[in-house]
Amino acid sequence: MNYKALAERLLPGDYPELSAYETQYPPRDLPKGAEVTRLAPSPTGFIHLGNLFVAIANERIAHRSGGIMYLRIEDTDLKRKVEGAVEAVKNALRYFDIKFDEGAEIGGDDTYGPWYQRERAEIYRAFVKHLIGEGRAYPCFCTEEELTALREEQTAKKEITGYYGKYAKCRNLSEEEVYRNLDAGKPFVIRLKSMGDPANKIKFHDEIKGDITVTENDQDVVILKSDGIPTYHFAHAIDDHFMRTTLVIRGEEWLASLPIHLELFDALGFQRPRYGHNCSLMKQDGETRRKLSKRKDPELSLEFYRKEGYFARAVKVYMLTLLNSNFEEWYLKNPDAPLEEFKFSASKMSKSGTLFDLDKLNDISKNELSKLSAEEMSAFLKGWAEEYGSDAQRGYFGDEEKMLRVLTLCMGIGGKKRRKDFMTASQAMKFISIFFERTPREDDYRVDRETKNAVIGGFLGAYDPSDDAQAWFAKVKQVAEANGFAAEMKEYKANPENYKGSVADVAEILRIAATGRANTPDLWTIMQILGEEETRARLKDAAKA
RNA sequence: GGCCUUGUGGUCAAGCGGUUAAGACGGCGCCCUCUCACGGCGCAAUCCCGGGUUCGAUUCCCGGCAAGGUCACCA
Repeated sequence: MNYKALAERLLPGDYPELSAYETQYPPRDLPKGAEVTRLAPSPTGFIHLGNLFVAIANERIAHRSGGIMYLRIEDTDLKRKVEGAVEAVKNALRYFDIKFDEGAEIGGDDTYGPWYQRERAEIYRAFVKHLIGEGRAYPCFCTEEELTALREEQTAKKEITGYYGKYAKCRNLSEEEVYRNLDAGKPFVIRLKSMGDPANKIKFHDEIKGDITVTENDQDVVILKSDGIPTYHFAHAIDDHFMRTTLVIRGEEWLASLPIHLELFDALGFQRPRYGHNCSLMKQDGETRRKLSKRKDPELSLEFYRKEGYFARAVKVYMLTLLNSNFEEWYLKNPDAPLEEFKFSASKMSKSGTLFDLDKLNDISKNELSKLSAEEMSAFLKGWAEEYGSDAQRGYFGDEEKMLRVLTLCMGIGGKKRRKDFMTASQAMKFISIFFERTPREDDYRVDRETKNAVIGGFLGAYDPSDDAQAWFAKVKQVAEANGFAAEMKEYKANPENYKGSVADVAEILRIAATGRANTPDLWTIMQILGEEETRARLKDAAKA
């Protein structure tokens, strides 16, 4: 078989010398130890929490080491392409503060582009042609039907499925047969002629999983599809070589195809990058757990978190605690240090699948939000309301001074301890709604109507908005006493049978009357913010009902 | 089914031949307190199973079992 002639027939025309590509994409001039990592999504337009998970790891590793992280778009499968997807990816990552140095529409150094695989067709073909010329790749004319039939046959015989060994029919086609097929205009793909043997085990060092054993590849995988575009495997080898990637952090679903990649790098004569296979984010699904799936778990799209109004930094902190087991401890000790100072490392990444824990995220969210100033919180809430809130909620921001007073109270700013009532923007907006709207009563009075009205009436009679907190509470105590409630908690606890209840119960009545809720931050401050007119109006309404 | 990976409380996990087996989230209880939130204190709960090796295994070895991933002209 004349391989050179075959290569020319299959991919006619002049291609640059392969060495020209080495010159065009020279090794990067980076300090020792600097890692070049990448995020290489396919443009499906759907950004998943899993994408963010792996993106943060790549970003941290690159930048911790003084290296580069770039964005490459894997658009070799046009069936999956969605308009505006790249923009969506970039927006989502920007929201979570993931910064790229170069890549698709990033605007950095363009030496190693193009960053869209479809625009790199020539390089791929040049190398495919080279492989064919060397007899390491060959055309395959099998149809989809034939391949399906083959798979069924193998399954029935309980043999390993795929195109390999004796089943690799087109691998052994004679020269005449090949040209006859070509002359007949049959469509073809190019397959790698694998030299591997699954009986051989390869020791491999994974940056995350440690030393692992993989089985040598013997599948004659497709490297160039019939449309002349490479498959992922081939594009990965070419791109990560010429973009000079040093470390590939990717999901562990890729581990199974690692042998293919190893053989490809060898066949191409490329030094391979190091790999780290990251565990997947799992979800409890009934009795078992499974990998988060974009199809089945729409609530785990990044959009879900933005709609709920999760604070971006909280999500990032949570991802970091899952990613590096020692992060949480470090963060506890350095609550105010920039996240960039944490010494992130691939080897600290978890080996096993992680169950996504919303409780934990919520806890982190409360903590992160409690660190904000009233101004920062206001800006965060406003940003959320503008995109996802109701007209009424947007209206809350009309009186900025009032908003800041509300937030100062609800966050406990100025007090000894910060409150942690806020978890997400949507929940916080509901929490503060009582200051801006007469919301429906959420909790019921626990006393009869007569007692309730007597308490409210008593308070209204004594109420003076110029009272300070102490004077105000003294009056609440008076109202309590006048209505048969204990003014002092200690007295009440000592002899509960002597009273209808305690001052706590009286405060609760007033609280529900003023806000509709049994539990709120400090009532005196709430009344101050509401103002005398509104406070009186609400209490009078409550007494009528 | 083949191959690969993983297996410490409900969850995330530290551990790396001898420990009362850290810590965080969640749960429960108590304290603080006009409610809530915060904070403080405390409680319950874990080494997948079976064989070895060893004076001694959560830790090392072997074998099971279980879970997850993957077996495309998708990435």
